[in-house]
Amino acid sequence: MKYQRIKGTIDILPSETGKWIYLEEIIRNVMARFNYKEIRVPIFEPIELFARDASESTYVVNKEMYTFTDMGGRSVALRPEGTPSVVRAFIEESLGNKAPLTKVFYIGPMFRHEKPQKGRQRQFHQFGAEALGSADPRIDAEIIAISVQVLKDCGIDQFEVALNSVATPSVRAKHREKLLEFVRPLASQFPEVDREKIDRNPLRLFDSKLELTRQLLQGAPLLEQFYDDEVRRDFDIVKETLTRLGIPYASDPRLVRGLDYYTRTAFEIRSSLLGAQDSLSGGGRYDLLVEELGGDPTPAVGFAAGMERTLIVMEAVGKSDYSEKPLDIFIIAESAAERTQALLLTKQLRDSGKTVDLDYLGRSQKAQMKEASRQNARFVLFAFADDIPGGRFQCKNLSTGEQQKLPIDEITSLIA
RNA sequence: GUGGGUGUAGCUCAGUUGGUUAGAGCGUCAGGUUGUGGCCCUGAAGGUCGUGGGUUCGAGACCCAUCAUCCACCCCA
Repeated sequence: MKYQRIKGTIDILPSETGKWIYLEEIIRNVMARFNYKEIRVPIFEPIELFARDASESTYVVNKEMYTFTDMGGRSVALRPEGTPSVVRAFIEESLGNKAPLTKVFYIGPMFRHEKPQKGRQRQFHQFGAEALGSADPRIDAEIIAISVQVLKDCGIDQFEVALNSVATPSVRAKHREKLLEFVRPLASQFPEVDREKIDRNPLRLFDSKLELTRQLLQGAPLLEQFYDDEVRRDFDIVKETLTRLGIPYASDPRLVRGLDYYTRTAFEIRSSLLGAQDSLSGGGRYDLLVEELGGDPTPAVGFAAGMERTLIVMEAVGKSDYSEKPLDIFIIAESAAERTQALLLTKQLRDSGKTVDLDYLGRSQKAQMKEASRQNARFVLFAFADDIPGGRFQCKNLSTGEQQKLPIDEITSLIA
């Protein structure tokens, strides 16, 4: 084979686009109900938008981004996530001055150079929502509610909402200090794979899958022990609002975020129906990002969800009852005169809004009938030469087998 | 970056301890006479056995390398 897909990409074939469209319709419907408007931003941006400083996380970001230099010598990256682009647009287009609160959503492809595995590709698709301009913890709950609602509307209820507050940078700094004091003396006891995390990002230790690491962390200082009153109050309001909204959640002190601009609410929705990559969506508050990207300080909260993973779970729970519009009519014709007539009938029916197809392969009548069946056509219309002068054609209902001879306009209304 | 599994027809897979012309089901195509699908029957097309080396009288089977893919680790904005 001469050409093949780049590793980590997939072809979404015609036989599969139906479920994608179904999912997208659900997403748009939910977003409309919550009054979020769609925003469409570029899929490539200046590299600095995604990798701004020399922090450890930025190193990871850099390593896994698809980048290139364009003909103007600019360093460009295929977006690894949606939020920075939305915030960039928010600032660049002064959306904050046009309305006090901006509620937007997006759907589209993202790119990360990672090793593929279940639920992880190099080009993948996310949908997400961002609310910029409100510091009210109740809107954090709304963001979570949206993510949950999409899953519910997809027929998915096998998921868990994990919730945490990552507080503020100053709170995290205090905690980090105490955590290191606790962990450093134990450093040599940690499993090799976790040992390096101690200096790089000690919070990630809590994430470890290794039992030994978990045991060593017994009694380690937790972030919540350092919450100030405001952080605690906001977190309580989020939890209380979720409860009022009937959204079950589980507090998860181990839920962490790598970047500094994240504040307060952090959440993740996971499903056991996925593999090792079990996160369906994640999000939270990022009150410091707008300012970091050069805008006026603006509180903001949002989430992003993986569409491939959502589809994996939908299929696992057997929710694949999305129905594509069936073919209304397949027109059958053999001789040249019949095929010419069929073309005219096709045009008339299509003009009246019907979904119509016919044979272009010179196949036999039998083959055309089979094709009509395969296409799940509702009706078959015979363009028999004998019927052309009379303008009335045999029309057969393929599910009942009933057949009658009708003029074209009656066929149109019959099928309506 | 690390580890394991898998690469045989368009798809899902069989292929005995290495032994002649590589199989099945599904799908595709053509028929089953007199202008009508689904089911059924008959037939056909379709494979450099991922690729390149090696061992052997002989390799789809064994060895090495390489590529692809899946899953996990790492990472996860």
